[in-house]
Amino acid sequence: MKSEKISEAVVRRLPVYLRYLNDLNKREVATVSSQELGQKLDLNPAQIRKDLAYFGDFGRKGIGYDVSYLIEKIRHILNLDQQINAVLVGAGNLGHALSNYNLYLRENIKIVAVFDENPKKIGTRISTLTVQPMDEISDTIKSKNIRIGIITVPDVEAQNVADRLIASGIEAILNFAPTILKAPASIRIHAADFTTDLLSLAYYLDNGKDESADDREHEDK
Amino acid sequence: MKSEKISEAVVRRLPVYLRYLNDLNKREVATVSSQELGQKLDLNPAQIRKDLAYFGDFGRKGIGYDVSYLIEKIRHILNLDQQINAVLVGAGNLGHALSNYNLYLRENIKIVAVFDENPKKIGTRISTLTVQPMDEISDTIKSKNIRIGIITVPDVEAQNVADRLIASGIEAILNFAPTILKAPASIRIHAADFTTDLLSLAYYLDNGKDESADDREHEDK
DNA sequence: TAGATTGTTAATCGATTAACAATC
DNA sequence: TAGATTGTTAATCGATTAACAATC
Repeated sequence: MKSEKISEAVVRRLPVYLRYLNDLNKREVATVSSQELGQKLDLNPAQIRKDLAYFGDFGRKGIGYDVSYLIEKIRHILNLDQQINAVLVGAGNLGHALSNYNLYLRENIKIVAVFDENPKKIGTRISTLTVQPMDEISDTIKSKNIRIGIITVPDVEAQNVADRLIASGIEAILNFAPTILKAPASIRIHAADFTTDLLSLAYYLDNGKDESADDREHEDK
Repeated sequence: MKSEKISEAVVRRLPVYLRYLNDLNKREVATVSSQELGQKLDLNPAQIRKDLAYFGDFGRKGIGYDVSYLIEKIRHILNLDQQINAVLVGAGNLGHALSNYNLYLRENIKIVAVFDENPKKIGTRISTLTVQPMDEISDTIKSKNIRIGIITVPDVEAQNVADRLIASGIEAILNFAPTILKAPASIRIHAADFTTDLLSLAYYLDNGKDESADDREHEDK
């Protein structure tokens, strides 16, 4: 274990490890090697070992990693050994989809409030929650100890919503709107806009040309 | 313009440029510099110039980039100067959200079919489309010239769906399920799973410690 | 002409991968 | 002991940024 700065790339892989480890755990697999992890997750085993070694000596030479011990450790690193409360702003289709995902999420992040500025939506239900008006946002964030904000409002409102979340003391934001949010450096913002993903995917479409020459080698399944 | 290999990082920024350029265009701004783009998009101006220079000499020294010309060029690079058809598999909440997003998307990617394996969902409507049974997937992909697959089915079914999409000749996949899909190297796959984003966000939450010492400098709005 | 800004080369920075001693 | 696999250092690879000549 060293105390270098941990890069974002490393942090983003931790949930991926966690997910597969949970899988193994369910199947009652006791230990796993970086080699096997690498194969399943399409990652270099050395990278996995290095990633984990930033946080501690979790493995055993000649053996590998104990699955449930590693789960415990990664959950701790990600702050998931406590319940983390989140708020959803924007009760549109995407908001609905996300709050229902709540149920699937075995990890400790929980959406505990939903807001929308549309008077027609206020008071309606989204899974187990009631949509609240925007002017209650600050009080609710404080009283319910909400630390993460999820923004699913339209484009133009996203910055405004972010400002209000930040003013109310939120620490991190997951932003589904296709906007680059401006915020203090102390606020962590992740862009989750899938239109960017989708458009960049189009770049890789094979455009006419010589189809026959383009059969590349296949990875094994 | 050179013909080096274009990295994925570069390609992923193109839609971001495009989005802001469309904005400028709507506001009838005629030219923009890499400096201004950089400021708005939180990117280094040199990086933006370099990204664009991979594809051609789009700017004018001393002037900057012509907004509508650059839009045209980026749309061409991303294959968006033609309609690209996509299929959605999984008519759950997230599927609903995505197909409605269709309407918002000004760009040329269009969801033209929706599939689900649940008999109760087959025949129901999702925006303007009727949910079709899975066994029609191959025929529809071929007859409607569908090139991108969007997977919004549960975790365990994702690989199976991907295999069917690939067997039917799809070229690229946007995968919302939290699974690492295995596929031939010729198929482009982008992971769009937001649980990964959300969990990695939790890492950055400030855990107790000394709150008062943690007020860092603010970027300007 | 003077000021602005590109396209591009070179320098820097950071992330990934290979290799291997340590050790279970 | 022999085989397996970690943690870590060193080598490699790739991406970002700085700097600046070219030129509008």
